[in-house]
Amino acid sequence: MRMSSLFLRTLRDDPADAEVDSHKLLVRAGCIRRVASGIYSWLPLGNRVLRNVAQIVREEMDQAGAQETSLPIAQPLDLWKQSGRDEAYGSMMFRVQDRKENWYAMAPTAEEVVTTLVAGEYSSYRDLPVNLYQINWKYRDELRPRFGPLRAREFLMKDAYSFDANLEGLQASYDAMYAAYIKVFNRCGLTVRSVKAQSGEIGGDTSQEFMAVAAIGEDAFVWCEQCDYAANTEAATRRPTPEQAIPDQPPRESTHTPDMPGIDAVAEHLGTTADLLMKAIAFNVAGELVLALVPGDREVNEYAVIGAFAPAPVRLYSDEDFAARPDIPKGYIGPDFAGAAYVIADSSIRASHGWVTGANRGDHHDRNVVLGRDFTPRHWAEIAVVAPGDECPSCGNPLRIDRGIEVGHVFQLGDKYSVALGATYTDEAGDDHPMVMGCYGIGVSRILSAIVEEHHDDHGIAWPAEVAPYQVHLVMLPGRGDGALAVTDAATALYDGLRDRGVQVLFDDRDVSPGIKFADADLLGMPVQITVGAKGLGRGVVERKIRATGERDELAVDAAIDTLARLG
RNA sequence: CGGGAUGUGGCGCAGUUUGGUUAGCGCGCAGCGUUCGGGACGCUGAGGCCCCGGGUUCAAAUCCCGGCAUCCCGACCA
Repeated sequence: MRMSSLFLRTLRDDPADAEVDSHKLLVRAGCIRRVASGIYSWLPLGNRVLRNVAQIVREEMDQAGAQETSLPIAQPLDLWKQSGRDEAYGSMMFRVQDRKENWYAMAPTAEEVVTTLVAGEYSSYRDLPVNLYQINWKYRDELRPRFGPLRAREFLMKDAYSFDANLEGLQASYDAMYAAYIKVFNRCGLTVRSVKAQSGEIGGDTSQEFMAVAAIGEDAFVWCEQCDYAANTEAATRRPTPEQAIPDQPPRESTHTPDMPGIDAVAEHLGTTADLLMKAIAFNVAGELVLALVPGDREVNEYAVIGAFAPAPVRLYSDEDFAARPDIPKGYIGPDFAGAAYVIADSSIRASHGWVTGANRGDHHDRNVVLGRDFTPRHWAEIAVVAPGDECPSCGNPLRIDRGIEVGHVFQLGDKYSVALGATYTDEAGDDHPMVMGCYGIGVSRILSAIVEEHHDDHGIAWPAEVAPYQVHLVMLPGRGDGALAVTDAATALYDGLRDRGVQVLFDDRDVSPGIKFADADLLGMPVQITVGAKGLGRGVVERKIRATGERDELAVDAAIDTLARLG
């Protein structure tokens, strides 16, 4: 492509509405332009990257045995009512009406459509397994779109859906997708950790997220440097604190702590620290009051509590719940509160010999509240949110917490949709069963943001070769001297020659100053920059710069095409 | 939805507090000339519903009321 005719305007200044580097650079490099909040036009350069990433995804999906389809974006809302997700998605879904005033959802995802499709075509165990995918635009009316394509309301996503006869089949489909995902992210040049996500209804290791490591990532995850343990913060756990013998302690003692329901205020008032205080958090479990005990410097992991009581419904005590139970001294509940139906404690409650806790009456806390003597939890579990330095549950080494961009998610769905939408098959014995499903997503447009976050510097983007819009950025510097014509000829010959050899070349043939050309080449970020100028040409060479590393060397003009084509 | 901020040529901004010539600067764009290996320079020029609607006033980018849009923090969500 000749830059003189490329639809491109690079920007010198950061756009006012961009906060993070990837968003700023994608706009400055002319890859995207905002049309509305969270909705973007993809310009030629950005679109080429999008296409390259999509192609990588397509190749790996095909390789893994999935079959590409294209499912509608406009989906009858009735389908969503059948699955019950109309309400679940709520205002997250864009809804449109046709001329007959029928409602349609603009696909936030496609479980309903694909399940209905498979249900209509397949009905025998002989048909299974099957795995269908598409790469298509998705619509989610996010409360807060952010960071350009990172959290957009319109975004390109690969979604795959597997249908199996049983759980063993599902596991095989899932494993194949998982392996394909690793390849996809490697080819995109991303540093990705697969982290265990909150378990679904099936239980077990049924959901993994793929996090591209990035400081600006919206999700925190826990991981171990020594082994391969990794989990998102909701699913993360840690090695339990062991039981220990507690020597005799001074008697329990009550102190006046008026208007101090908060941990920090109490700690300061009593001249102690938050980790020596105990929180007793009230949960409503199937209508009963349940106390969850954690040290004052830790948060309760609500998902862990839910997991501990599954399948009973669990929620944090609400204002209404407290209003219905005036006997509960909100903010001053102790671990031995008589009104609690059940007490569950995090194992870190074993760490201190004597706790400061609520006194079970307003405006008072007790000191020297001792495990075994003053209170005895019915149940122990790891219900506290993991903190950096906690021990890894599999190897015991310190855990770390980092942030990441969720670029993929694989999930074992089970029969939720196949039951709701009638996707059943007949087995050898003639009995009907719901198909067992998995779903697998990759955020294709989001990957672009993740790639730029990982591959950029102060001057611009440095695209990994496999996703770059062009492989070679050919900078022509004819100057005005006697050699100008020779430079133009040599550069054009190089451009034509490389294209003949199948190399994708961006040819800067513009009549602008050298400074602009170099700055744009660094901003746009093609992996290899070739400069053809009178200076080098006089010695029979062109110059090569590797964008990512800044390495420079020279290539003989005669050999340049061969050398570059081989790398391509 | 709660809190904060912003809205002025294509882009980045000043001007608004204290209403008052013809609304200004940088980049970009067009023309001419000089320059030509790391965002060159001079001259000339085009381009503005000052977010929208209403109000106050002799007079509104500027003050008041109402809306809309965009961004940030939070809540929410995969």
